[in-house]
Amino acid sequence: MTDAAPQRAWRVVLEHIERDLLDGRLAPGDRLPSERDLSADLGVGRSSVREALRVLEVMGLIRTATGSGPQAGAIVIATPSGGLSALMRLQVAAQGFPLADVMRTRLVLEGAVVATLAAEDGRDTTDVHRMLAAMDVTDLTAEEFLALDAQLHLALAEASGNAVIAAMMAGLRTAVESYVLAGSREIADWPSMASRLRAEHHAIVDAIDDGDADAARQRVHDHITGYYTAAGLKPDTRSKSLGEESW
Amino acid sequence: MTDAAPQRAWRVVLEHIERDLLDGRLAPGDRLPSERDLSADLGVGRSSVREALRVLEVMGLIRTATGSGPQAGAIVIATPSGGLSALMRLQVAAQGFPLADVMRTRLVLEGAVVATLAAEDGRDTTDVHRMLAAMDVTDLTAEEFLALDAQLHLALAEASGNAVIAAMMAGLRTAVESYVLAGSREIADWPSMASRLRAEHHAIVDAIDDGDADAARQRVHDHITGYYTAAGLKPDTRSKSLGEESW
DNA sequence: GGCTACTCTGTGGTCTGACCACACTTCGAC
DNA sequence: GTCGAAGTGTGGTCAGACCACAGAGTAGCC
Repeated sequence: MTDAAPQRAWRVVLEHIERDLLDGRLAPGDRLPSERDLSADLGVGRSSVREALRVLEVMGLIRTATGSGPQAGAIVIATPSGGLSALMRLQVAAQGFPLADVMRTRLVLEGAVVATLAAEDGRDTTDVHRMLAAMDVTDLTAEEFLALDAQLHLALAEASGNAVIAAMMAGLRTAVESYVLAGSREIADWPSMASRLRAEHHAIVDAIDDGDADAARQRVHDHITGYYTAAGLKPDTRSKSLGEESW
Repeated sequence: MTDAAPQRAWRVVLEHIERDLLDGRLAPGDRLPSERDLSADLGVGRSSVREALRVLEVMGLIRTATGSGPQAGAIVIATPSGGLSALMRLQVAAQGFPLADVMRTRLVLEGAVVATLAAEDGRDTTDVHRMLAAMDVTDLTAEEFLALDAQLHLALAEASGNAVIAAMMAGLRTAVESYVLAGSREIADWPSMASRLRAEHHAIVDAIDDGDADAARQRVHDHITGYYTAAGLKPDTRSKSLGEESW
């Protein structure tokens, strides 16, 4: 029943922590025992403990900080977007995820998001409208505009109230970030593209506010495919730049 | 431009490997340099290299093996499902992902999958039909049945040809595996439930084969919500069992 | 008495060196 | 030529040693 775990000392640590989470001994905001204590308690080396904690950190489950006091040490945070983003970006880089599949998945998820928002009343869309207003500023560079665009789409996902979809959307977006940016440089007349995207955003949000789920879904679909087509993004597109940070 | 990365020696390793992947210096099937070589080349300790490799391993990007020869060492594999499963399961355990959101996401993705399959001809659904036949065996335990059920739904996702969605489906499924299993024990008349699920599966696949996307989407939606309702799965449901393996 | 500055303690972050088990490679004995 | 033993390089793990950091405690000064 204990499920033989002969090798992989770090897995012992990982499974121990997972069990603590499932049994409620650990919850968001709690501090994990110190690395040295875990090492002693589980009978493994401290380096093995660190390998497990590193995995949890990258996956967005814990945050580590040096020093002393209540904010130091490893603290459970359960912030999925960062880990999901890292995983997606790496899988795209390693060709485990074709770029085209990432885009298609984005279409599916985003369509569901706006349809949900349109169909259900009472969703808080203040962030969405705030981003929308921020993008109405005219003299934005492509980078600035796309950064706001990412925030807008993420705000939509978060407004839908589904943490899983919101995290996935963030991850998908991060995974293709460098490609989207590279694609923007292929667009000759950026100002007109920006104004077109602006208009489409407003149309999407209007459909949501009107409660027209089908229109919202259709418009977001056209919006995304339209940009990808204009940016010349093909599945085999490559880029050298990195998303950086976020890790 | 090099993006100051003063601290976090393991991030240096991670970013170095990501860059190698993006630039094509590393591709699936390739072997990474040995830990000792990486350590020396990047000027970090071997333990830091190991932390980075551990992350990549859990995320399904590399596979490590001891010994010598072409199969030993760290090899790029880019198998996303394992890492995504681990991440989802941990996030659910840490309450980063409400169970209800996982289920809703599954509805969205699976609906898109069957709709795609129905709309497009030429998809290879032999695996789907094989699983369907395997489940027609009558005297299956709930565990056996649900294991096949998971494979069937995964086969559907894979048949749709979208690696991202397939991996997400696998991850979502793994995340709620223990809860689904626990829910099955709440069902008094399992045999009748099994036969109902069987019939629904056949109906879904029939709709796909008939090219009726709307019917397929509706049926898969009812199928999933039906089971969840019958199993009494609520967002706050808790369980102590683990999915084990699969890491 | 109250405030400042110093020391102390515990934390994660990192590196080094040392083993072990393993799988292949090589080379010698037969 | 064949077979087996020693050699080599790999990941897996542990132990110990520092460092930087942040807070707690304490001594000293005003």
